[in-house]
Amino acid sequence: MARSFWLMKSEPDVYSIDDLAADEGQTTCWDGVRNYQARNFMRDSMKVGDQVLFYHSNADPSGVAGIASIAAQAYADPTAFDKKDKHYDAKSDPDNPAWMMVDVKFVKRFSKVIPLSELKTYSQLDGMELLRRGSRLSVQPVEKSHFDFIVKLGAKRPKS
DNA sequence: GCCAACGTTGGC
DNA sequence: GCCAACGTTGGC
Repeated sequence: MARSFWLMKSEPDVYSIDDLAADEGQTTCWDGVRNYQARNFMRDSMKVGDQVLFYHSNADPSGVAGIASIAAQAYADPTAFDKKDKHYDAKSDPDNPAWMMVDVKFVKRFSKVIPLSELKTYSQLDGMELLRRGSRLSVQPVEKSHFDFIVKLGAKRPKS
């Protein structure tokens, strides 16, 4: 199957693309997802090598901060089994895990975040899930044409 | 900090 | 199965 494209949201106050670039191996496990749609995308459709737009949410400004890739296919999210963890979920059984995560690897940081407000101005991005009114999905598929367009925008960013 | 939009839970 | 109440997300 061909490579797929995704967008994954993170609050930079919690975990930013700079944190990813600084982590050991420039790789992290994407734990804490507790939404079934988002989980299904990670569990059923993400493959090693898939490309990811790294999105900063609840930020100033919110927007696409760079590119990452999928480094490991979905496996059980251990934070669901940890009673002390914020994301603990009694419904997740280690023998039949309810929640899964993938590994995400740093690829590139845009010199400047592409703000959501700017993305909304491009007709080339019409229909993108991120731009749908009321869209909250933290892991979402992206069409190749939309992905390519945003990567080009990112490459053209002037240095801030 | 506000609040609209959405997902989940639980009573019935 | 309906739907009100509640909790969360995330832009602004």
